[in-house]
Amino acid sequence: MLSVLDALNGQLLAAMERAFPELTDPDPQLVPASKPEFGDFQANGALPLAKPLRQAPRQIAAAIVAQLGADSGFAELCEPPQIAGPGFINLTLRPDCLTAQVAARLGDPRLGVARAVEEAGGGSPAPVVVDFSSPNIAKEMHVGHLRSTIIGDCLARVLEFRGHPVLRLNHVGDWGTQFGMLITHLKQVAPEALEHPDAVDLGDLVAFYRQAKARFDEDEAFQSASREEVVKLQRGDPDSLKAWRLLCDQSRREFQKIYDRLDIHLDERGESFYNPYLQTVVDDLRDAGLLVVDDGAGCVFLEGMTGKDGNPLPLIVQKRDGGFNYATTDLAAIRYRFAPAPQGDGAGRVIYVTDAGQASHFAAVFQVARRAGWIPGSASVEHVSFGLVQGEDGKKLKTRAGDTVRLRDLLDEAVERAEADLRRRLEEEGRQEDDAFIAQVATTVGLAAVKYADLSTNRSTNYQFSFDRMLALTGNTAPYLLYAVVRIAGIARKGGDLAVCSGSVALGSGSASSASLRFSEPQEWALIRELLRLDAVIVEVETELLPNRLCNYLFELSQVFNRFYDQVPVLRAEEPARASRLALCGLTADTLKLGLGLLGIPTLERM
RNA sequence: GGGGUUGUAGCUCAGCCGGAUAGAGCGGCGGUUUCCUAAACCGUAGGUCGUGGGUUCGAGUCCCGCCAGCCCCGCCA
Repeated sequence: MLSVLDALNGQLLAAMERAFPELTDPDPQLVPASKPEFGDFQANGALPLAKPLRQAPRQIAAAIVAQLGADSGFAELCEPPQIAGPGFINLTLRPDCLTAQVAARLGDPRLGVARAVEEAGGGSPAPVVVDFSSPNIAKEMHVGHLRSTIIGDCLARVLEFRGHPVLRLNHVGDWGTQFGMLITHLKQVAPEALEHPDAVDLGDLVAFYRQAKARFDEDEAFQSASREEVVKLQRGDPDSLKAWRLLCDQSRREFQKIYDRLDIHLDERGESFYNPYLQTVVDDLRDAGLLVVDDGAGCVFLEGMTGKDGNPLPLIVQKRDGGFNYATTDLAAIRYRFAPAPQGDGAGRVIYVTDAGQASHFAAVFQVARRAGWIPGSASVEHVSFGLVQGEDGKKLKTRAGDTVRLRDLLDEAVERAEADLRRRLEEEGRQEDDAFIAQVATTVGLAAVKYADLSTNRSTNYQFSFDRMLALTGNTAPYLLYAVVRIAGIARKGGDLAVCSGSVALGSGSASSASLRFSEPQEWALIRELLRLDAVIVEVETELLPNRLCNYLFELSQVFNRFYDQVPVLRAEEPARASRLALCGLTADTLKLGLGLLGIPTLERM
């Protein structure tokens, strides 16, 4: 309904200018109404004018409303405005306006959501880079990667739906000191792992990594051997490279299993990709006069970030031993992503989905990149940070043994619990279903629950992980939303003709069906108003990068639909109410499917 | 010590550019089923928005101080 909002905003602005020509920059402050009884929208713009105009705010509101009355375009959209409280102008859309909006969405596969490119007026849009997931080679994916993977995928889906070319980049940890450690250790204890594929599995690799790390922390000789090994690798020594490739392949296969389960697509472009650019990054920083050698290390001192003694903090880009670190890699990456093709991605927006603990690191990297001139003025770079996944004790999530939780185990448990729940319910209801059905429902519900639980809280705060809560059939959970879709599918089955209420049907050019739609019940209007919010919500997620706004919307839509379902008969209604209500059901199902799809959650016909 | 972040109902969380009487779910209590899946719906109780100031027509929201939790702070990512 953004187009209606735009139109109203323009009309209000014009009315304010006519009522008070002396105002230089009036703002209607048109926003969605804070409560349903206030109508659809409220304009708060009269209130702040009280002082400059030296008039009572209600009087100002009345003058604006009087001017609106002279606008025939406004009268087509809205009922006569109401002035309320200290001077709010409340607007309620006319029923025929709402009906026309519904009709326009019935034949539209995008459900009224415009493409950002069309809004911008064409031209080939710059890609958006979404950097997410980013597990480390030779380590298991654990619960810490869950949020980045799920949030990043959702944001990528929303941006893609809005028509942006999106680069989903998996910045895997496939480079750096840890490989020096691991290769040095394996050469001594398991050289076959560096020669033959499949000589060790990921579990072994993880154990070897732990041993290597322990030796690195204690044994100085091992430490320097590891450092030498890193240098060899970074120089491109063939034996080192071969060993490294084997290790990466081994890990990559395991990661892919997780991504396949979650239906998440990523282009791998690990840290190693930027190896050829590291030296030039440092050289260019030196040429730009930003590099300072301090205590043997190449540093850029940061503006506005000070340490213990009040001195500026450094960002170290070259270690004393001449090696590069993750800051160097991140700088090379940011430069490459913004650099015009073919030497770079030519991105207009780069989004990093990592935990909040890295906030100061990214602030530093962004600052240095900006000062080096690597971020175009028209482009934006954002750190989409998120909080910790905590256990129900409020501490960082761990297994009973105190280890970090492996992602595959976590997903397995969610599916197992969903299956146990389903079997219990089938038994209670005396329903007979085959194993294929049970497996499909349990998998969908279990994985949806994990994703939805993560996406539905505001990402900036820590969130408490609880299988019981996320799998609950009531409340703001995936099963509740999935059930709403199932209820509609049930109506379609009983009604026999899914086509009647499906948006995919040839209803002609939407406007043709507008005349046949008849709505009368308050629950119908409530559902319509909710359905029409979709485009605004998606644009908000695109801008704010907050998936929980979309979750919240889908939950509210489901609630409104369940009220409608409970109180308004559909199949038993007389025409034309029956067809109109079927159309609302179809639009609700399409909206839920689209929204859940953007969250990376598939829907079910029965559950 | 410096920086960041969080603090809202018993529990888990929303709260958009500062807008009307601070919202939801769970849990509690009380109801609703000849009817499209009751995995639902309706009603009800529950709040000093950590705390003290400030800014203004108006503050959960912005600014300052304090308290508490978590995270980061030179060669790991």
